Amino acid sequence: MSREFRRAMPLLPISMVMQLTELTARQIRYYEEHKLIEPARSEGNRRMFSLDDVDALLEIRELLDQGINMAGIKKVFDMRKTNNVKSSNKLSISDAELRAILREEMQQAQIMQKASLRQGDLSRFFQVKGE
DNA sequence: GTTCTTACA
DNA sequence: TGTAAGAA
Repeated sequence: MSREFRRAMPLLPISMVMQLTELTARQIRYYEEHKLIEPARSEGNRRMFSLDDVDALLEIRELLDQGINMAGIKKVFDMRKTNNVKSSNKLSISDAELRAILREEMQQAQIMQKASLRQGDLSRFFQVKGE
């Protein structure tokens, strides 16, 4: 059961979840309001997300990309709770898939950070107009 | 500097 | 949904 334990462990700040899911902070908070996710809170009331939360968020984004609205997404999630795990196996992504996605997106996040750093360095060679 | 809440466009 | 303001 340690696998599920780690999955439910609140570890990530919203900035990480934003990069992992490509959702805005606004959207993430909005989905929380609608009970699609329930991230834990820490220290100064900051949201701490678990891998389960990221998993759910990724599925939400998937449904969103398919043009499904909040009502539809809620239905799908409620079905997932009501409908037990037995009847629909392909509905939720597997551990392996989740890890694969996470590994891929975390690498991209790292690349983006490095890119940002490089851009920061390069910016010394440019003159930005206005400011 | 990051994140939170609330409120308005 | 995006963005702004003010607090933590």
